Amino acid sequence: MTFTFQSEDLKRDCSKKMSHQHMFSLAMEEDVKTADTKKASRVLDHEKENTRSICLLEQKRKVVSSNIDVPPARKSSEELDMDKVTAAMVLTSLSTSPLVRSPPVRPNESLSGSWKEGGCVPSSTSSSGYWSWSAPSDQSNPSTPSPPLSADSFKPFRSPAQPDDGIDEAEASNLLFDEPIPRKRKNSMKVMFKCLWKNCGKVLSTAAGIQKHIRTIHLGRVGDSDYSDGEEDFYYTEIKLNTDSVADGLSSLAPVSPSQSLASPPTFPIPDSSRTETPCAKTETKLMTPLSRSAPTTLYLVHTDHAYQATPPVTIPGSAKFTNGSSFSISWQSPPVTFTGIPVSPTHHHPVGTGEQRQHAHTVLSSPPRGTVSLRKPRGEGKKCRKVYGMENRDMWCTACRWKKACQRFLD
DNA sequence: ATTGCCGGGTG
DNA sequence: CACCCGGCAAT
Repeated sequence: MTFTFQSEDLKRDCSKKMSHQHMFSLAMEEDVKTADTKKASRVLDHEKENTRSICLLEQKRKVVSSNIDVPPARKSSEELDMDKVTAAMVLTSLSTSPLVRSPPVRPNESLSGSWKEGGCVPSSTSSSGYWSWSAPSDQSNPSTPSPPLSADSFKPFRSPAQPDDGIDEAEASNLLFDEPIPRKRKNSMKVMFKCLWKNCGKVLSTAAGIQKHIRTIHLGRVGDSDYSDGEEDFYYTEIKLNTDSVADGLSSLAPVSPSQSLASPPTFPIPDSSRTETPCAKTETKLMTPLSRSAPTTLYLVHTDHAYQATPPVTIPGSAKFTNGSSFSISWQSPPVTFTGIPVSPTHHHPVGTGEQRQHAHTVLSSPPRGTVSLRKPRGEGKKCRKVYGMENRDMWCTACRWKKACQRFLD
């Protein structure tokens, strides 16, 4: 389960990491021409600098961790949340924004990641995450690195089910979102509230309205409408309508938001089985699909979580989006969170079921084109470590990839 | 131009 | 062996 190359990496890490550190401090939001820079730096001194860089590294690390001392309260409260109100969380998070919460948040890494990130470069984030987990001394939890989900990490902050006002909640999430990010979202979203009761599907424009609706119609509370025990919250969801109609379908092309798109390094085995978190969530999704693609996926994140154990740590700044065989493709339009630091290719856009070769395997098999064509392998069409993690995260590649051999992690 | 990786080099 | 990289083919 652990990553074999981790230890082996250590030595090289030093040099790499330092180059990263330098780069980030210098060229935070520059277009990171890492390939060059890196090479350069590597070729350069490599050895001389090593010791120095280590110091630097340590230093930096200290600085960071001291700056960002994690309120321990957060973690515990969030654990609580998990226990008590998982369902509520799912619902609410679904109903608020395209964000998703990240379940067991790691103590400080994630924080530091999301913190310094504040709408900044993805790569910086990931790198920071990286050195904190890979450091030999750091024992905290090696196997679960922090996904530098920016706003996500904040999410758990919110109390899951607030009885008082649905609007507040939405606002809150928005605030959270905007706060670290100077830029406002450009497009105007119209927020509606949709009743999730079985055959209802009523849509109202105010939370109060929908609550009232649920209370009176479905819950059968007749009396004064101001009596609310918060139960209604579970029966409606907030949906966002893009008023400027653009690119809803094209959402997949949207500039990959650094914060969330990096959700997870792909894992092959678990396609989407894990995405049915709770029956509630499921039905909800179903209901929502025709109406909106907002609030994309809790499921996704959930899936992510498990995925982490299986694959290398620390998410990638790049876009991680897979279409698994079962024709389930996730794409989300991220609110314009500043910008994408690196020229991540908007890889997605496959409509659906681009599946893996596995799907088509039989056809291929049935017709062996001709004898002995390729001495070379056809070339795997799946993403390989390099593509997935990018040059700047080379240390996360599988060994083969690093050696420039056939990738063995994302075998196609 | 970029990416996957073979073939061959080094220690 | 593990590790790295030139260079080619596929994209």
